Amino acid sequence: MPTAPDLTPQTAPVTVLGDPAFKLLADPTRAKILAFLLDPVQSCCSRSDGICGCDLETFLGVSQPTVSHHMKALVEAGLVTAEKRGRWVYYDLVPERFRTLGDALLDVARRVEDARKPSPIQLGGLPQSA
Amino acid sequence: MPTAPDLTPQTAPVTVLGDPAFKLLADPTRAKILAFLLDPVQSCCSRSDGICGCDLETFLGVSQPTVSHHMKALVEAGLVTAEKRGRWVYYDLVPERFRTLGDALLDVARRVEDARKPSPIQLGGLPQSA
DNA sequence: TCGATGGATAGATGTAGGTCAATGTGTGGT
DNA sequence: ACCACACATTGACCTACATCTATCCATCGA
Repeated sequence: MPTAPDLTPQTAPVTVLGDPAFKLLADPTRAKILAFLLDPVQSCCSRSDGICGCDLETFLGVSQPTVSHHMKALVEAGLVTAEKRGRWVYYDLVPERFRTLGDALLDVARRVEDARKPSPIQLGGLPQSA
Repeated sequence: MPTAPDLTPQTAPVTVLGDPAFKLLADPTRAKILAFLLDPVQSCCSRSDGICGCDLETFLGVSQPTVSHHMKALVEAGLVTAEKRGRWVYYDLVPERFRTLGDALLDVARRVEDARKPSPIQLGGLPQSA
């Protein structure tokens, strides 16, 4: 096993690669949660002023601690906000967070494509293969 | 524990939520791999015609089986291509895949924002809360 | 104040996954 | 034919995590 040399100081958007939030997006239960927050099934909504935890329990068909566990993770990752009003905790998506993550992925795509069609006027370094 | 009712038939872009590829983006080692493929450190590149597995081993400082393990996962997820030439396997990013995932996240962001500033002329359903 | 309801926490359990050493497979040079 | 190198596979080990039951905490209504 070799020893790692210096890390590459990547520019900002690539820094988001490795963000723990991505892991949350891969779980099927949490994916359902996010989809539900985005477009709630009315038959699962017990209240008119937002989506609360018990709605998710109904919708997902999982135990209440499981819902609580996932929501805590989503809130800590900044993907969702939680607001306690009375006995209920209301959840909402954080669009800015999704935008940040999405922009980073698009930036990766753009950079790869740009590197593959270098401008006719060679300015910078070697175009991937010398 | 309640029983789950019908699933919400989400439109296409939201379907990507839960994609296993997201999980891969969260791992720090794989994040380094992707960053390296995007912008290789020259001192870690043994060959001039692409990035091979041994370059990654050098760059990451992890064992060869670990590199192989991660690359297999990335290829199976469609994030990276692998092409064997001679003794070496050359890896490349798949920008279309990153674009698809990124677009989906931006779509989530857009939908949330659209739902929060409903047009003055109410056309569709109730704007989140009735 | 008491009970009911929504939610959080703790602990247990099973599975998934990241890493390694050891070994197998294929390719190319001598 | 042989050896060296690049990579894949196997199996072991340990950690992370998704889920559950049981229990505790907080809020509200009677």
